[in-house]
Formats: sequence, C-alpha cells, structure tokens
Amino acid sequence: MKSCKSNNADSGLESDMQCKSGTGCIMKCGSERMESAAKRRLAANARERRRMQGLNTAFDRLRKVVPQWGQDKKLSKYETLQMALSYIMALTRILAEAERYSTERDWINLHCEHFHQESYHTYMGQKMATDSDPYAQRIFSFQPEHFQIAN
DNA sequence: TAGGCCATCTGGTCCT
DNA sequence: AGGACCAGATGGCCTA
Repeated sequence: MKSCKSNNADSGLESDMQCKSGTGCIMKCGSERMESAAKRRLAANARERRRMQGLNTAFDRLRKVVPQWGQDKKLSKYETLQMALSYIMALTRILAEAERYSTERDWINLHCEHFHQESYHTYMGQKMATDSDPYAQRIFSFQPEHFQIAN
C-alpha cells in the first residue's frame, strides 16, 4: 500500500547543519542527521497509524449504536457520520414530542398503539422474516425516512 | 475497468 | 522539541 513517494524527510536539514568536527565529518554528520530524521519520520508514521486506528475504533463504536439495516454491508465513515446526525435529530424530536405530553403514558400510548400484544407478535413475526427492514420501524412508530442519511 | 473506500505515508501547522 | 492533528497523494482492494 504504500506510497511510492521518495523519502525526503531529511530535505532542508543539511543547510542548517553546523559541524564542529572539522573536515571529513560532513558525510558522517550528514548521515547521522539523515538517520535521525528517518527515525523521527518512522516514529511519526507509527503515531499517525495509531491515531488513525483510534479514530477507526471510534467509528466502529459509533456504527454499533447507529441504526443500520441490512447487516451485510457496514456503513462507510461518511455514511456513519450522516446516519449519526439523522439518528440524533430523530431522537431529539422524540424527546421534544415527549415533553409536549403531560404524562409518560400519554406519550407511550401515542407511539405504541400498534404494539398491543397480538399485533406485536404478528409484527415481529413478519419482521423476522425480512431482515432488510429499517431498524427505525422496530422502535415506536417511526418511519424509515426519519433515519435516512442526512445531506 | 472505473469508481468508491480505505490505509498509509508525508509535510505543514499548531499546541504544550 | 516533540507530539497531535490535518489534508494531500498514492496505491490496494472490492464491486457494479
């Protein structure tokens, strides 16, 4: 994978080199400097790799809590962010709506009417048959468009 | 084979 | 000075 760019990590370093060891040390000091620059570059690469791995771990954790219908293909990073945005907005709407109703029961009745014992089982039976259904349809009465990727 | 997505390298900038 | 963060470049892998 790797970039085929030439390694110029040491570029610009020679000019500021002040060698105090007299003639013959230029090559030695130069190569030492190059060596040290190369080491620093490698260390920086490793840090960057770890940083990106941490970022990817965070993306994986985000993917786990964000709705994702169809488990066959994981969301890309961009899609994950857009989905998280939509999801948060949808949850915010739910909270705002809940505040409009005086009691929790009123709110639950509003959203969960179709979750009566019988229809619930029928519903779940149907849903289990098709795993491509939006996660959103399983919670309360939200429609898929509420979780479409935001633009 | 083109396009999307990703990992990695790299140099620049900012911060501590 | 060294580390963190960022964006650009590049090449590999996968899918339509």
